[in-house]
Amino acid sequence: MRPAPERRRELLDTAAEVFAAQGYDATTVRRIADAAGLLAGSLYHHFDSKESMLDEILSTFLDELLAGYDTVLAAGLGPRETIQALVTESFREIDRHRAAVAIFQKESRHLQDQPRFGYLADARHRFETAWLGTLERGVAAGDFRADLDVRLTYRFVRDTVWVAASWYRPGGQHSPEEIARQYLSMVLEGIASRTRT
Amino acid sequence: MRPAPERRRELLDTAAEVFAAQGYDATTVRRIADAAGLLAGSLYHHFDSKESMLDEILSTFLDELLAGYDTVLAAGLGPRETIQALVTESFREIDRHRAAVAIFQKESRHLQDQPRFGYLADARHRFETAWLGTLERGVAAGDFRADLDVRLTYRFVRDTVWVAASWYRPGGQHSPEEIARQYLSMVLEGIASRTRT
Amino acid sequence: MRPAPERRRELLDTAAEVFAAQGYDATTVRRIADAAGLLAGSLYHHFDSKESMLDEILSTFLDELLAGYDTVLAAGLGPRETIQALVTESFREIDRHRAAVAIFQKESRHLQDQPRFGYLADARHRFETAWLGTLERGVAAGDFRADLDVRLTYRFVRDTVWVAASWYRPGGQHSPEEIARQYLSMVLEGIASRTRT
Amino acid sequence: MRPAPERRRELLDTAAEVFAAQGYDATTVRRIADAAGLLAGSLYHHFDSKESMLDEILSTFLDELLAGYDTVLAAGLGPRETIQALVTESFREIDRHRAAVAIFQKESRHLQDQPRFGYLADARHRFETAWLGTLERGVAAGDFRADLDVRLTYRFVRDTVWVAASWYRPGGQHSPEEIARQYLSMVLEGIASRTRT
DNA sequence: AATGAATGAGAATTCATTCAT
DNA sequence: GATGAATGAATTCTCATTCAT
Repeated sequence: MRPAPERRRELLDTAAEVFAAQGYDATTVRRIADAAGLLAGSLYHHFDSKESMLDEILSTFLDELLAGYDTVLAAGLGPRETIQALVTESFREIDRHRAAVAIFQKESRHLQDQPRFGYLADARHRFETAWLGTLERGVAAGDFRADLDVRLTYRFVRDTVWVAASWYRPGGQHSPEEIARQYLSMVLEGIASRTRT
Repeated sequence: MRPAPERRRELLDTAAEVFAAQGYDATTVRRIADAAGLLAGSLYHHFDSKESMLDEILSTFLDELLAGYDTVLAAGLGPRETIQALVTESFREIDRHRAAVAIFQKESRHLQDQPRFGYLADARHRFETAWLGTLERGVAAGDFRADLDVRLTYRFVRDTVWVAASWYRPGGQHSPEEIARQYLSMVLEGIASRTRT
Repeated sequence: MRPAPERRRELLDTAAEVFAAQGYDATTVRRIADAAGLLAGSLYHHFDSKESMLDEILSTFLDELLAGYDTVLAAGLGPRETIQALVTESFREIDRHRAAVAIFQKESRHLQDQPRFGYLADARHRFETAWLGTLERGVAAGDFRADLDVRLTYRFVRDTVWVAASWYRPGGQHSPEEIARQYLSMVLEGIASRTRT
Repeated sequence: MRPAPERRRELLDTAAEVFAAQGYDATTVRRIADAAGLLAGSLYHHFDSKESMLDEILSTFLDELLAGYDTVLAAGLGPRETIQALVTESFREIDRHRAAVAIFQKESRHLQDQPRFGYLADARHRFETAWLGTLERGVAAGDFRADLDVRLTYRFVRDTVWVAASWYRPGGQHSPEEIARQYLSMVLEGIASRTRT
């Protein structure tokens, strides 16, 4: 079950799109097969099960994302620059794995209870370490406001980034970097005009 | 099928919790019935179908929410105060209809294609009008920064508010008003410390 | 379970109409209750079960019909007059028990295998004795053509009479006696014009 | 859902037999599947629904029957010969589609209200046109008795033909042509012996 | 007598999956 | 690699029936 890896990738991309659009449970194997141009039974030449497709989609994406976060964290930047880099990296991942991010966002909560998808909870912990740690470091260093509820801020930031996968369209008018810049400007400086303060 | 409205409400609340936790499609009628303490078939004494439960959950919530928004918009406040009121109202709704909000967040995208759930798309439009309009008014009035991409900002603000339903627990340590205040402080003033700027 | 016999009769008439229109299996108890203006559960104050309603409808009708046939047969008429009397009596029964006849026609074939409805098969035998015997007597007496396949003729006559229940409307433009006359004229003399022969 | 048309036909024949014997509503999909030697769910590989099986059984039969009638009517025969040909054609159809005819007879009345089965009412109209028209033509031409109630006669003739499907067994002792001959002799000339008249 | 909530058995249907070809 | 027929378990839903009020 390891032949022609491009075909696998193609099929997984198709499956990811359908999962993202309809939801994993609402997606039938037949629907994926239709979208991919073969019959439902034929998908089983490539994958063990519908669940293993989901598994491969999510784990491939998370591996890449966490590697990206590790690189950022290893760079030894200051808190503000780290946040900027994490946000930018996140929007880049959304750009490359939009469907996978959308699936992760929608399904990971209830999937992570199954042993097979235990790595989703692990990934969430690593996110938390990365973001929350940086925010705390920034407050300590005076980069971020001392009166922040760091945990609450972390949740707001984390969610807004991921939920963007539900409306982001690769190849649209905004590049991931531009979106990251806009978002960072809002989160870091606020939307209120300074002249008023 | 109109008597004992408290029983209906009870059952709908149970159903909403399960839908929010598992996802609509992944939820079996039997699971709802188990949680409510009756047999699956007995639910059909109260509701036509699983779908009509979902429908009633979502439409009840949206009716109330949109009424709340209308009240805010009719108050004739300035842009900044309107945003504050919308955010606060939203967190209050999350406090009262957490499950419904979570379901709306997760399922409305693919539901709104079905004629029965067309009102979900309508509601989204009315949200957009409310938020986007206020942001534009605020930029014009100099309340908000002129260099914002208003459309992008609208999405970020909207998503961050609603996505809070996925972690918020009514009766937890933060009241809705407190969360709204934190959130507004982040969005309006930014998280960066002013001394640095 | 014997109170107010008029109410019983009313309810049975309603049930018979619905059974005749929709078919016994396709008729729900709720449908009968709706038509009778009470709730499904309330029917069980009057009847043990849906099946016992059917039973009472059919057996009441058959008792009356067979009594009528017995009277005709006991009158000692000649074969031709007996056939005329049986046909007239049959159309009179259709006039009075249209729904029951229609149900009998549609459902008796598969009901008669159940012990409870064994009397349906008995009734069929008594019909056969009455009609077939009279036809045979008539052939022997020279009243009916000698070249008839009596068994085939019996079937044709029997079915045409009963199936009339599916289009007959009591109170319509033809009285049962008139229909009987027309039918007998066709069966006895034929539709071909005599001048041509 | 178009391959192996023989399998489809086989399954439809089985279904038709069961529908005819038990009635459509009283027939479970499982019963058909048992009779056909597969599992209930597997029928859905071939057909959308129980209803679509019924639909296909009835429409196939009616298409063939109406084509047969059209051929007869197009032949330009006299009224008496047309009636003879229609009756003979009908008994041939009963011979070939006994189950379908029995189902049509039992179920069409209440099915024709559903849009999907609207063609049943159409077919009934075309029957009426064919039979009633010929009878009227025959009365006008002096072939049939002038004192007939043509409409009533039409009903008797029509019903007697179709109801034969409830007792006819293909391959029994009477060929369809023989039954037609007996039936025509009864209807055209009557069963009364001429000597008596 | 009637209501309305509930039961429980079974109905049609769906769907992931298997497998001979 | 692909097909298409079949499986079997589960799912939504229906409905006759019961029963406390």
